[in-house]
Amino acid sequence: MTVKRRRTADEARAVILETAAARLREQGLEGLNITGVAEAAGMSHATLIHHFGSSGEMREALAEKMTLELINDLVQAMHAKASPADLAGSVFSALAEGGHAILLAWRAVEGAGQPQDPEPVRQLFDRLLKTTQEVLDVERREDLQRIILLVATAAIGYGIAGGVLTDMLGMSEETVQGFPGWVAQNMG
Amino acid sequence: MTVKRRRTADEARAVILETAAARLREQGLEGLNITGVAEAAGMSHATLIHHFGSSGEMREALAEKMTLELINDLVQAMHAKASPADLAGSVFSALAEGGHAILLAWRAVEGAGQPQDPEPVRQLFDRLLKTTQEVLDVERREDLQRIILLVATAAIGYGIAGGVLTDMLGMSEETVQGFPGWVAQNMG
DNA sequence: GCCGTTATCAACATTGATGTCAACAATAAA
DNA sequence: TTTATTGTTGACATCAATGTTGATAACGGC
Repeated sequence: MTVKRRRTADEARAVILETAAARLREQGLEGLNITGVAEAAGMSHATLIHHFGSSGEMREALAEKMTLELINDLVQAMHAKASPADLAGSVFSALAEGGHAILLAWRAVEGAGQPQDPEPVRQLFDRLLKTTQEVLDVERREDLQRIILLVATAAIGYGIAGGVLTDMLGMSEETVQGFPGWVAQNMG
Repeated sequence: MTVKRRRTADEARAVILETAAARLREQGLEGLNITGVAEAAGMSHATLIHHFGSSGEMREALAEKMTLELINDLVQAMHAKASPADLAGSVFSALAEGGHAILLAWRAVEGAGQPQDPEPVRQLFDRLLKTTQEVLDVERREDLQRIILLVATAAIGYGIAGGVLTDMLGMSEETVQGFPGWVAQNMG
């Protein structure tokens, strides 16, 4: 043993959650066991439990962190207001390419999704509706909702199964690359 | 103990897989443990292992069964060739509402997805491309691919996160109901 | 009826993951 | 320096899930 490092509690929690997120991306849900996460983060699993209380609470914290990052990316994307296509395209890309799909897939395969505070998400959607309306100038509220729903669902589906689908469809690299733009264009 | 029933091996496997599928839908991945599945199917977990060899092989068999059902539903949907909207709408509904999304979400949160024979899926997509071309009469192949990709990704995303999204967007029951049709219409 | 196959299960063995605890030691405050 | 706090850990305890085994008995074929 060399010298024993001592982090602050916040540092430790941050390191753990970043490690866990990386393992979720690379190894899937099985990578989230506390022994593996702790080892990868360079500590014992007892330390991990000390910081989060339990394995379940660590997962909750991870889900919350990932949700906030998703929201953050979406808010950023909404600043691209130059044109309807820009807005739709950047929203699509933020959702599909930010590695956020795994979070939603994770929730989908979980039995009873924890309640988890829906307020920030609700605010995000209010803002999304407002911004979209300003840019698109759609008269009927229903159409607005449907447009957003289409872009969002397509982005999520693309993030989850995009690789398989484009492969099966035999799409060229270019055609795939142009997809977000094409979606956006068809919404304008 | 009453009388001990004895099923054929095929019957037993079928019962087990149906039970497992139901539990996956209702309880998520945690519902797939062999003890729980076996109990719900009315047998001991030893019997389940006897029929599949191991827990992992049971999951593989389940994934294969669900994949085949998904393909089946899609092939059925492709018979709705009356109009472009019909085709797109029924494909969308088959993917989104058949409870198939959980299969894709499951694969997405799994570390290394098993290889699993891609041939039937590939054939399906060939046929999908062909059928769509007949109905839509699109000149550029790229557009065809993109249309299918959009419908498919939107359906998958809808199946996974549709509930949350429509809720957050404050969409009315009617607006939600009309979504598949609206998607289809916008593709024609 | 007899017999061979095999679906079935209770009991046991094993493994891996989660959680507990007492002790140690790094850091900051006094 | 002394002291209080707490991040850290190895060793242990616990538990749930998986897998094994030997025996039982249901069913089909003779």
